[in-house]
This record gives sequence, C-alpha cells and structure tokens, in this order.
Amino acid sequence: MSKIKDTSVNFENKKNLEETCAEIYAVNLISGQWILSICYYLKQGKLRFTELKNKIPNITERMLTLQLKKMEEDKLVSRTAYAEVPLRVEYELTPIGKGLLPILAQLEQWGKLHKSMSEGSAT
Amino acid sequence: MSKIKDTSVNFENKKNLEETCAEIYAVNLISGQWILSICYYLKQGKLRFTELKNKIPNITERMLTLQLKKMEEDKLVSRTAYAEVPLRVEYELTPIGKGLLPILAQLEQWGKLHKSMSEGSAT
DNA sequence: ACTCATACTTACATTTTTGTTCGTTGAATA
DNA sequence: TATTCAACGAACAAAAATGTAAGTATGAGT
Repeated sequence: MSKIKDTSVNFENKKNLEETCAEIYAVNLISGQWILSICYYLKQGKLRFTELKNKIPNITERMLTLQLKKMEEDKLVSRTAYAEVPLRVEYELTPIGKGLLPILAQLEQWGKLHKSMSEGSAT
Repeated sequence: MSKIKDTSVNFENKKNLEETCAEIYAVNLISGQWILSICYYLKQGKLRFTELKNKIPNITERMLTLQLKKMEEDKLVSRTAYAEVPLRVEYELTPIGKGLLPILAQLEQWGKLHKSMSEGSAT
C-alpha cells in the first residue's frame, strides 16, 4: 500500500488484469484487510476516526489511516475535516461506495452458504 | 499463500474478521491475484492445466498451481486427473463456485461504472 | 538410450501488505 | 507549566504474496 514499484512484474500484471477485467478492478478496490469492516460500520452513516477505531476490534491507527486514505483515493468514502481543536474528521460512504452495499449483501449470503457447507464437510 | 504463520497477529486478525463477517470470508476466498481470471475462463466449462496457462496471459506455472490448489481447498474448483501419459488434469467450477458467477457479474457492472467515473474526473 | 510432453515441485529472490512504536499539532484543562 | 485529546505521519520490522529459474515423474514414441 505504502510503496508500489511501478516497474515490477507484479505491478504490471495487476495493472493488466484490472484493465482487462472490471471484476478484478472491483475486487482490488475492496481487498484491503480492513476495508469491508469500515464499509460495514459506515453503512449506518457518518463516523469519526476515533469512533471507527473503537468499533473495529484490533485495528491500529496506522491501518485505519491507510485504509481510509486508500478508500478516499478510490472514491469509496468522503472525508470532511472540521477546523476544531481537537480535530474532528468525519468519514462517509460516497454514492458509488453505497452502490457496493447490495453486492456485499449477496456476497455475505454466498459466504454463509459456503461456510455452512465447509463446516458440514469438515467434520 | 505458501507460508502462513498461525501465531502472527496478522493471522489472528484475519481469522477473527472472517469469523465475524461472511463478506470478508467471501472476499478472502477470491482475493488471490489470479483467481478471478481462472474463474473467468472456467465459466465456459472444464479446462486442462495447460489450457488455462495458455489462456491467462503472463501467469506462471507456479502461480497457476498455487491458485488452483487454493481454489480446490476452498471448494471453488474440482480437479480430475486421468491416468494417461502425458498426464491429463481437468479443472471445473464446483456448484458453489458457479454460485459466485452472478455476483461477479454484478461486481463487474459496478466496476465499470466506477471506472468510467474515475476516468471522467481524472482528466 | 534418449527425447518429449504434462502437470507439477522446490529453492530462492523480490515486492507488497500489515504491524509496532514513537512523534506531531494546538487549544483546552488540571 | 504539564497534560490531554483527535487524527494523523514517519521509521522500522515482520509477515505474506508473487515472481524466477530450475528440477521431477511417468511412460510413449523414435
């Protein structure tokens, strides 16, 4: 996330796949470790940085910062900073970000089905 | 993919998130670099290892092997080996793997929309 | 005996992601 | 004056994913 070498084969491959295939492009937008958690809590509405931090178990400030920044660059969330002290910053899903929600709901259904099958056969 | 330390904080976090949230569980199943490409080509039906290799640009045999193995463990594809010489192995999407396809189609739509918006504003 | 093809495996190197710790800002509060 | 708060940023370390290059087993064909 921090450093991406735009000369690496890995980078080339990723770029090509994204260009060729919008599914891959889409999945790459949501494949950070904490991005879906953030989406989950922002479903309800705006939240401040610290509120998110407190709601998401085990996330560090650094990861929250990084993931929010990526989501902002990717237009999934909007950031509003208020010139107060202490600082207040609110995050909210953008319209296109909200457009993901129904798809995520379906993924959730599929995931549950898959999980129940795996548990059933893992005995 | 190769090595996963089951003592790391990273591993703990991932596991907790997957247990809590089926969306995250689901996305983790499809978040390998080449997994969606493989899905794409297996939509049509069975394919042999070499056929996949030739269809997917730039993939190496190692990555194809790894991703197929993961997909097999995750019950997304089934593997059938024929006792011939030279060896013949066929891969096919499982029923639950096929269940992903409509969701991926929606992701594709969303991705295209997102991409068109980004291109429009990036000028 | 020797090569050929398929479907891998292994060892190693590089790149990317995630985690840990500490520092910053600037007004309010003790 | 020192401390506290929110929302980060920077430096470094660890882990995970991906890439590169080489090798393996099996027989069948020449």
